[in-house]
Amino acid sequence: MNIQDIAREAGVSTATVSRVINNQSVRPDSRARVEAAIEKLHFVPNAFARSLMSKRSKAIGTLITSMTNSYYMEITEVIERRFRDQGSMLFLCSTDGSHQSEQDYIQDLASRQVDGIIIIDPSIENYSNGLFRSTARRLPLVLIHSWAEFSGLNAVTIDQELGMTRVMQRLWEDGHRDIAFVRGEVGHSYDIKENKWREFLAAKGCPPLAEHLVTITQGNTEEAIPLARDACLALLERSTPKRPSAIFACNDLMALGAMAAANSLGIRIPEELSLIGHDNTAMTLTSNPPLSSVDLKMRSLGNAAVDLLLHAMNPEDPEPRRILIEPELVLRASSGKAPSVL
Amino acid sequence: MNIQDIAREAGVSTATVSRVINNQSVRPDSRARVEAAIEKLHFVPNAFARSLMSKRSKAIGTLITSMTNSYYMEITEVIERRFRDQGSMLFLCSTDGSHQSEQDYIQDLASRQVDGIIIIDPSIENYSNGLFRSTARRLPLVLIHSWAEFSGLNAVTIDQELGMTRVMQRLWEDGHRDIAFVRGEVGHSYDIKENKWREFLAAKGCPPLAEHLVTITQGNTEEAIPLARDACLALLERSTPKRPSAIFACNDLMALGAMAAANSLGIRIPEELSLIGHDNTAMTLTSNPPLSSVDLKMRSLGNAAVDLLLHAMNPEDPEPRRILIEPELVLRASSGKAPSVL
DNA sequence: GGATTTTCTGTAAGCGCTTACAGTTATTTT
DNA sequence: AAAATAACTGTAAGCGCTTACAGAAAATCC
Repeated sequence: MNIQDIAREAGVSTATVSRVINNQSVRPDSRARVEAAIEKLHFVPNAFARSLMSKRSKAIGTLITSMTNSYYMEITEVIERRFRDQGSMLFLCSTDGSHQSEQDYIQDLASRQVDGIIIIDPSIENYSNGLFRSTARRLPLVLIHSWAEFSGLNAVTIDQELGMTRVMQRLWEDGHRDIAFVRGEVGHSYDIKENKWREFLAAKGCPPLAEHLVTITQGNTEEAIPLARDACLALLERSTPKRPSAIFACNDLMALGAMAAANSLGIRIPEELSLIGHDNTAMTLTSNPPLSSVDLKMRSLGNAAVDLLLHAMNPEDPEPRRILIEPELVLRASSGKAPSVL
Repeated sequence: MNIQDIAREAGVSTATVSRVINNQSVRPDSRARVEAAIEKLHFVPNAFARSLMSKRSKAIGTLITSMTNSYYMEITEVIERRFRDQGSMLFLCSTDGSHQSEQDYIQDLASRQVDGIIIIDPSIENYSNGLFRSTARRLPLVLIHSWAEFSGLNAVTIDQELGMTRVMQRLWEDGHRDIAFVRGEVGHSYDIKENKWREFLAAKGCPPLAEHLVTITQGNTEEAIPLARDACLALLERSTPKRPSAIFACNDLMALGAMAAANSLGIRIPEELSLIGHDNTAMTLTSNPPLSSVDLKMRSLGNAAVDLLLHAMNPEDPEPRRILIEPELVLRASSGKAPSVL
């Protein structure tokens, strides 16, 4: 069924039907007849044919590395809601952090003529090899990321270094010297944090012990909790060469894993061990004790990304912009002074 | 840029270019010239024009009520992955549980000619008013739901009554008589569970106290944790008429909220209070103590839904099928015998 | 009432691709 | 080498819609 069937049924031309569909000026009685025909035949206009002409698909794409990380989904939800209000729909693509599938998705989205793409946690490979830049030349693109060096693209940058610095400063001031670091295996944001961790301690003259670096295979999904728990059990059990007085984990999931490990070993938090997580998810409120964590301001981040994309969708070829988001350390009962200081 | 530009560049006709794109038989040297031209001009075929002819969009739609419920996203992730392997993309639509926006999304997806729709937790309104049925007549539709009465549509049904019965049986056998029930405000699956809770206790001759029904405004998002905590603080603090010896919460988020409340009041779990959640998320493993919970088998659920949709996408007009998923009660340290029995 | 302006409407040419069909070229066959 | 067969290629007609253009109808003006 198509516009012609409606035209025949209503006794008008296809052009008139099209005008009714697009709310253009049409004589009231023809409009009524057309609407009746549409109603009667349950006609739904074919979006492809429309987009073929209009060049606008009213669809945007969002790439994320995992759908089960609620922290990414918070951003995604903001994006979806804002675009729905504009009548646009969201293609959601989960890359698992593979830059190959990131590339495939971008290509596919381009062929589907999306009006824009937002990439959450993009791969550094595709930044270096110029894929993002060449994509941005053909369609509006916004990156949500946390790289230091960066140029020429629309981006919402989370200043993760700053967040990490705030964590380390706090721990240091509280007398902690042996600070363990828990991370997932792959991910640039893990690298950033790990570097800052090393740098900070090295600058203070106590470079971290190799044993205090804990890497688990899957940091992004809920699987991270048990994985981190087991890894931290190992870390805390062998107190050689020295048990850390604080653990920082790159997200709350892993931090909760660490907390579970400490709990099951009877290590008191925060008296014997301080714990700080990252992302400030709702779990931080309900763990026992509540977890200190770095808040990345996901909502404002999503909104900033949408603003940027809408801006980039303006025809007059706007300059790429960069918005910086400053994380904040939220202190709760899981962290405090080091035992040596008490 | 289009297929004609490529044809001109390669010195062939548009038909030949099309054949190259679609991997049909073409003389090797023409194929090479076309591929070179595509490469050189960075040509990406327009998916709209293709779909206009082929009638297949290689896109499917998934409606969910919230993106920040990791339990829905687990299903969604399975769906996305399976369809990606088929070269299809996912439109993800968040309805907030409003049947109006559910309706709007379905209409929009239909106009975008999606190859199929999966609805997670569909609204009962649109079931009753026949929207789902009339939609299913036009395109493949699968519902993931938990309704008892049901007919004529492809569906993966979670037998929530069964899960709830298992919870109640267990608690009853352990000597619990005063069992509180924590739910979110709107949602059919909440209603099902609440009914079963009432029925079960009434059948045993101890109908539940009105005070033991706790309803919080937002049960699906992470906000549920603090909300449930505050509500349960109120519940547990006033021990009039009688403090419950067990709390069941409709999902793990709310159960964790309840646990936080008990912890902060110094009520020991499970000695003084048994706690059972729902969904068996990874959080159950790391709460202190680990949380008993009902496992809904999300992965198998997602896979079943995809199987059904693929089945429905077969042209030979297949009969609608229904797959029943049986939840399982996973017991952990948060629940045990009632104090009166000890 | 006729001329002028305004508002509608229909015709037909695309949008970028696929594909039936017929025509061309290459490969076998005898 | 000519005939028969197979493999490829080009032409052109759509897919379902939008829209420029011109013609028709209605409204306004003098």
